[in-house]
Amino acid sequence: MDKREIAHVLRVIARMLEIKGEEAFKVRAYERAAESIERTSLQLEELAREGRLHEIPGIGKNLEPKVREMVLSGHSSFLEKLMTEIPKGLLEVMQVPGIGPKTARLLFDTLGVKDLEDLEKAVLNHEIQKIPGLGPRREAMIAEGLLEVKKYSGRVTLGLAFPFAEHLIAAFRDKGIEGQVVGEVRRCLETVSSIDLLLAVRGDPTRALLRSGLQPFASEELLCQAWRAEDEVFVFNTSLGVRLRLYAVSPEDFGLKMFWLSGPREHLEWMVRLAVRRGYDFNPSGLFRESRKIEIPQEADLYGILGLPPIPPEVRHRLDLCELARSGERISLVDVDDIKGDLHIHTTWSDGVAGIEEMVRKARALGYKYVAITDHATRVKLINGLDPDRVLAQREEIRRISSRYPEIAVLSGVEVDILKDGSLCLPDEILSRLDIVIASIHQDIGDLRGDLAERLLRAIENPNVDVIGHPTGRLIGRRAGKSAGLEEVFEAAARRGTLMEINASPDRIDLSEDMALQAYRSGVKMIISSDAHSPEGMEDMRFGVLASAKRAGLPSAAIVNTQDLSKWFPVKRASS
DNA sequence: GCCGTTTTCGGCCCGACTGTTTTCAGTCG
Repeated sequence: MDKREIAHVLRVIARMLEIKGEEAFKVRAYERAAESIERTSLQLEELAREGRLHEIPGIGKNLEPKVREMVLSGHSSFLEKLMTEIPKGLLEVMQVPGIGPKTARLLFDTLGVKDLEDLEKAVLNHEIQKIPGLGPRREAMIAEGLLEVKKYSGRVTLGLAFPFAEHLIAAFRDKGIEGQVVGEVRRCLETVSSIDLLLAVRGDPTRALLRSGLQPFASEELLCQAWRAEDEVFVFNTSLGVRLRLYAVSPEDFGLKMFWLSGPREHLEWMVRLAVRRGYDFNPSGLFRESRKIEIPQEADLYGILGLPPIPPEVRHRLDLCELARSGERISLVDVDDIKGDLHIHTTWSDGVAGIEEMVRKARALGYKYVAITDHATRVKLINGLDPDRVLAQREEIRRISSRYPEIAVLSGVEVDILKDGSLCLPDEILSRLDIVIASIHQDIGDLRGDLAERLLRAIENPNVDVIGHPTGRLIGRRAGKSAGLEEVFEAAARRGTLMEINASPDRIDLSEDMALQAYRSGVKMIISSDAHSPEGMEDMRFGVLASAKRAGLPSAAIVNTQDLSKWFPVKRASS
């Protein structure tokens, strides 16, 4: 297991311990260990072999052997033991808003609810409101939340799947096997139901995998179990909870297979129709001209033969764009390399884990020309939000640090909460002295009676507000977010020049692809930002670019932080 | 379960809100 998988497993264990009723600090310890492992730059395998894993903060004498087992053997017997006590499906049940560990346990003990399916039955039979301590309101809340959670059941976010796939491809390359990510991950869907990889292999794929020596592909027995002859693919269960599918093909047909495995279906059918019109016979076994098969080692070759530029996988579902490409029009799409700065990050001044300087260094390492420090100003006590005094103190600190990094502009900003009545939780006098103000809703999102659009409109009317952060407030697989009334919000934002954020945090992707397209069509300018709470978190930027903006077909001109700072930034208050 | 010590125990990130109660547990951010 690599770092991210181990972190994921530790978090799963934390949830299970919570359901078991273990004390909160113990649960917290597992979560901290997960964060710590994700963040460390140390080599886990080396540490594990030398018995030095305790050098990672948060790994003590109890966690050390558990983590060592994961690093060296690729599984966790502790997790396996927990799963015999706590059904894994309860973790999905706990995703439903209003169901925490206690209620999940209660539902399990009283109604035998083990998974979402059981929960749905209980809701339909109105059994939940009969449980002492719960009632009709709770049942209604669960019924509503269940719909959203069910939609994403069996899927994981791109934030988990993408690095997992990349890591495996790199590992195969190290062993001399070339491969590519295909399927949903390649198209950068915000959540995926499987991780699909294609390997270029001569001869017997089983032999090639065995020769690679990679875990868990080096066991003949496991490979035999994993082989699905009808689809010619190895299928493995991953620690992430979705299937890993390994396809293998000879190098001559690599491009062909890559195309067919990347999808989506509507694009494949569109290409077949085009090929037929151009006098070819095209099906998954090959592209044929007068019964002669044409070799397609690279996927781009296929597009070239059919007279097309290569169509990026992220927009293959957009047949309107495919048609434009066919007519010879150049399609310009925003991409990860276009991003010149991150305008939404957190530090230890609020709930981030790294200081200002560490975050600035990371921004510089990413090649950014500017970065904005935007810690929370909030009434949520758990988050150490900035009050007016600390806002100003931080601004001084940022100036001091900034002077040491002349190659990158460091902006002083804030992410200020939009309160229930649409007012902001910092006075205008303070906001007006900052370089950038992001206004976001964090509280009372679940409140059906609160009108989210009203609150956003009021925030947009405030001249100090530059950006609306994660506008719909959705959390993927948990909370749908509010899109009612957003047309009006977009119109107001376009009129006033207020920017809308595409929040790239993989649990949010907010604005989503559809919403970003709608915003673009309303004439709204957007920023894409990581909302990072750690240096590593800044790498999430790509998920916002790929899963939302690029899939929406947006050009880089629609995204303000693809431009130089001087081009758009009003420098309205820098001197105050 | 980790950590640091005024060093082997006690602290670790808190408080509002809600639906259920009739005084509070559970969830959320």
